[in-house]
Amino acid sequence: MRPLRADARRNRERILEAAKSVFADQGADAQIDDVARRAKVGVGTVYRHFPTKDALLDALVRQRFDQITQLADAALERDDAWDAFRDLVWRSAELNALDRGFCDAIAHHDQSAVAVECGLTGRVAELMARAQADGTMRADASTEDIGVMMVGLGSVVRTIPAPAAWRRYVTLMLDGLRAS
Amino acid sequence: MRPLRADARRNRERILEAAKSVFADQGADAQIDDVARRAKVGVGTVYRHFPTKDALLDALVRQRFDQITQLADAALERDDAWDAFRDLVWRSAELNALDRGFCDAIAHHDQSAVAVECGLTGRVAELMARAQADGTMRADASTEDIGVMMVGLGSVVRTIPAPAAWRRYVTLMLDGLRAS
DNA sequence: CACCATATGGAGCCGCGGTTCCGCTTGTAA
DNA sequence: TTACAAGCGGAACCGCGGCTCCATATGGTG
Repeated sequence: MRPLRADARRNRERILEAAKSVFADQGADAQIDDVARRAKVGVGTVYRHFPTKDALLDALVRQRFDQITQLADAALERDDAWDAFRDLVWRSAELNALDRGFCDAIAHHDQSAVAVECGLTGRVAELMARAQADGTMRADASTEDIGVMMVGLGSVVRTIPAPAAWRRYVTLMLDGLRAS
Repeated sequence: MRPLRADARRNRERILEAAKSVFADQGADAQIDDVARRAKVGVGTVYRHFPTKDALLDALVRQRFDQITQLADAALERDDAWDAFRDLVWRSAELNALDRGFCDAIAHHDQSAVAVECGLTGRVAELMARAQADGTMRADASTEDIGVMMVGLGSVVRTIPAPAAWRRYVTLMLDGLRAS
């Protein structure tokens, strides 16, 4: 298990980069051959680095979750809990809207395990607890609601192309989560 | 274009019946061979009646929409507009929850054209107008919101098996649609 | 250098599932 | 009862796309 050879390390990066843009554009059913072509690499090389298409997809999903976790960290710095929560949701939704592959992933498989692993769930829980403490979020809301919301969001983004659709979805959901 | 032969008419029914339960159980990616087996019919016969898998799926989707349209008719008889709307949404959601194939259909392709054709959209619009008139539904809500909601619902039902998940989704969405 | 473990490319394999094809059966009308 | 158009069954076809395999190339080490 020694370190990767230099060219291998370089290729791994190129593959991830290529996969990111191919899957973002065309969704999770884009072909590995396209990724390989875009990375200027043979299919075999892709499979050397990621044993399976799913493994590659998972790696990308994990990257996105990490990115959103960083946004959650920033949100935790803010004073107004509801505003922080709301903006976090909007920012994540915007990221989704640019990445069909990620939307496919969250719309088709429950990703809550990944969200927990990378620490996102914990941070969101804290944010929600604060908003509930100052009475701006409905008392019965939980992180599971967020999972449910994201599943739906993925599908809306994928199915109805107009940005107005997912924006409306987020608006309604946030109003549903607000204290009445 | 004379009437179908008696046995053909019978088979057509069996195929629809079989397809309904196979796709409801296994989702839209169930195989035509399974449908044929369940209908006790050869694959060729399925293709004689429905030129394409998609055509078969479409026929089933249309049936479900017609069924929901009937529910909407019943809802229009009721006095309290919000209650009528809310219950209609709950009943449709319950139908979805029993039919993975339908969920796949609404989660993957925008079905608003079908909803309009079969008269569902018109009826829902009337119901919403009434609820808005007596101030129980948010003034900016439209039938497009319902489309967006159903897309998300399909995905939630498919992706998170526990009924609690889609029930929660509907709860949040309805609260989002209520006047604040 | 020389060597070899590591890495690469991409033609080809393989299973899957939608669809077609055609020899046979059956309902029906005369 | 016969004739034939309409209908049927299901083996086989075929394109697609994930994945494998191996002859070849290359980075790093002594």
